[in-house]
Amino acid sequence: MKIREKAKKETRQKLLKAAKQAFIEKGLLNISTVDIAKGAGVAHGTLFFHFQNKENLIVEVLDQELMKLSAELNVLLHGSDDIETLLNRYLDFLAREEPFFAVIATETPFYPPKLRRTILGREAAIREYFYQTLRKEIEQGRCKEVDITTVLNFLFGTLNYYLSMRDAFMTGQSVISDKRNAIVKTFIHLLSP
Amino acid sequence: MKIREKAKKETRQKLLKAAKQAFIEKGLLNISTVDIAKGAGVAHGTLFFHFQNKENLIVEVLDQELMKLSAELNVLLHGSDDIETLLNRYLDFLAREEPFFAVIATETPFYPPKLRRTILGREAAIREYFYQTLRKEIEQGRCKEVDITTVLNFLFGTLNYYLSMRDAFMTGQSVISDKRNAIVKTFIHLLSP
Amino acid sequence: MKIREKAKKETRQKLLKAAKQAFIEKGLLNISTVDIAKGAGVAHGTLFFHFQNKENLIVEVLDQELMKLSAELNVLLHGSDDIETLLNRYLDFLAREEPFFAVIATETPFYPPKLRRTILGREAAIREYFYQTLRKEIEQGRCKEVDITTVLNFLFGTLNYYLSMRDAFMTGQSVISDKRNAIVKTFIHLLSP
Amino acid sequence: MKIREKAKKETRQKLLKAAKQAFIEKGLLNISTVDIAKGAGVAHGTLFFHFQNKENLIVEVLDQELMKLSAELNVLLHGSDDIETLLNRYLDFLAREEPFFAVIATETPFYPPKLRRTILGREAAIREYFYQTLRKEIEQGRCKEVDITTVLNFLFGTLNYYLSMRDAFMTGQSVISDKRNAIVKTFIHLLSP
DNA sequence: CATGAATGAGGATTCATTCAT
DNA sequence: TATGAATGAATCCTCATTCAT
Repeated sequence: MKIREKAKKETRQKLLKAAKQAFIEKGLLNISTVDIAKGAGVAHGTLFFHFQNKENLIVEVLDQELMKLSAELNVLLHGSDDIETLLNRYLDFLAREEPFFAVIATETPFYPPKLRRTILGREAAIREYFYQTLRKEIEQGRCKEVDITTVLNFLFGTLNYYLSMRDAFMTGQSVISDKRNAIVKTFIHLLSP
Repeated sequence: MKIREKAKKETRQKLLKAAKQAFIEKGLLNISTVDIAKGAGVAHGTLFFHFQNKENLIVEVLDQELMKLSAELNVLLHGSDDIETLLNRYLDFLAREEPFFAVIATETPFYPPKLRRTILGREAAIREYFYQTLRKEIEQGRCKEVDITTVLNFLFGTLNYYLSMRDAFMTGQSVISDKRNAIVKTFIHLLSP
Repeated sequence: MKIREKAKKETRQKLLKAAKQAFIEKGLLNISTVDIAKGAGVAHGTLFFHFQNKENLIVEVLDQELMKLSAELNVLLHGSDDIETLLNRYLDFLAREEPFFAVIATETPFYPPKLRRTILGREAAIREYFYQTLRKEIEQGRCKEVDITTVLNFLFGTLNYYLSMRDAFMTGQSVISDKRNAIVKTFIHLLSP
Repeated sequence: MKIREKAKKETRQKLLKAAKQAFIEKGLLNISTVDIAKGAGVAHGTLFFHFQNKENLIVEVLDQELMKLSAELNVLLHGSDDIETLLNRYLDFLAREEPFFAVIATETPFYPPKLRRTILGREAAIREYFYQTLRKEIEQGRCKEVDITTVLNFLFGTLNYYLSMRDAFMTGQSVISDKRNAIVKTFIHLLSP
């Protein structure tokens, strides 16, 4: 019993892993189910045995990945009291997972609604950290009195922009690493009273 | 001879026009060459006679359109001495051509490199206006001393973000119109010393 | 040992029962083996352990069902001395089991030869009643002197026709009930000297 | 121009012919579009260029064939004043086109509604001949006073039955030929006053 | 005996591109 | 110069059947 269950889970994981790999390399919009199956070393039909259809697989890959990353982020961001620390940590994180988030930033508008909601939901959770931190800084007078929501649109919009224009901007391995200092410095500077 | 050449050009234009229409309606990524040809009232093969392949057609459509809009913008932005006026005029323009720019914002990352360069080039020209204006304002002390390039990445990134998330954000006809006040106010506020 | 044998038989019965249910609902041609196994609460593979292939299952389901119904019919038809009574009873029976016989009427031509023979064999047994009854009526001069076999082809062909065109003909719950009077009256009338 | 158009029509015809051949051999329910294309000697995609989807091809094949046969039948049946002549001619016709009608008789219940309506419509036209002829015979007292509609259900149901049980009944090349005398004789006999 | 994960051939459909006319 | 019929690789998905556990 155990063996069977384990084998099944492994196959599932192989598929998810192959899908994630393909996701990073080509984006989910340009992957075929055949390629994923091939990448996982299983028969084409096996993919559909485990996931019913392509969309379900996509959703699961992203769901799993986003959940994992959210958890990491929660730990990471928790206890960052000033906005600068928070932003620095977030950018570290993004840089580390950049290939993944670059695809997300680029493709989200094309995803099926269900998936888009998931992604936006995760983003919202992260925004919340920034929102609270910014609010506190404003209260404490360490920051201009700004429309926080709009400022966060600026921030996340900008990061999205960098990520999706990755190829154009990038000189090293990671845009976010490259631009990190400029981003943080400018953002903080703009907010300073 | 002349007649033939003229006819050729006309066919070309019909195709470009149909492609632009398709571009606005569904994005170029989601339309088939048959449909474009049909929209132009021309045989399917004719499209490939004029443009060799789908990519070339895309490039040309955007090239033409961007050139036209750049020219308009030049007139519009010229003589906007303060950043607020400049931004307001630019947003007006974007709002007016929003369907077009929304597709650009969404699809650009998927376009072939040649085309992406074109698009970035046009954007660079517009940035130049903002750059100069911002520089002057800084010199005159009406604005914080910021890293202008990065600030403009913030601005253009944000606009891109709003445009590509159009469906999610939009309540009325145009995101840019809806968010316009918030954008301008916050941007100016952040820059103010 | 006994226990195992008994358990085996039970599984078999569960499968047959599920297959019969599926048969009535959608016809055996349009149902998958997975669904049947699921309906039986049994693993997919188990089906193939008991029946080798889909065809064998079909055969057995119908075989069993037809046997059961034949027995009922024998009781029912026995002692119907005149053709009208006989026909009425038979139509009653058909109406009661219409969902089942409608599928049979429709799908029989697609079944494998072995199964078709079974079905025809059962029908032959029923025909025998009609044959004998009709023969007696002819002898007694209550009926035209007809070629009994052909007349019965007419009768059974017609019933088949009504059953297979069920959806088109049906106004109420059962075609046979709806058309019953017309069928009996016309049939008797045609036979009357 | 002419050449192109002609070639197109030829391809279309090749496809229709291949489809009809396949239809007779295996029934439309068991054909794949690949097989039809292969049978027509064209690329698989070509089939969809000409017919959009499988159902459309099916409909067209049957439509064309039924139309042709209806026309023939009209000529044939026209001027058959007595029911015996009419029935004989109809059976001749059925015998000649038996492989085709055998498939129809068998598969009709499984066809998509649009197609089923077409088929029933054609049958209705033929019934009309029988109806009128029978009515006249009844008026002239050469025939029992029967419920014509039901009698025709008997007749067409029976023929359907013979056709769909073809393999079981057939001794020679054609069931209808084999059973023809019995059918006509019995039918006429039953109707005679 | 029973399981159920895995298989892989097969099915319908799409679409950029080619090429004879 | 324009046409549009033809191509065929590619795509997602289904399902009876097998076999290691």
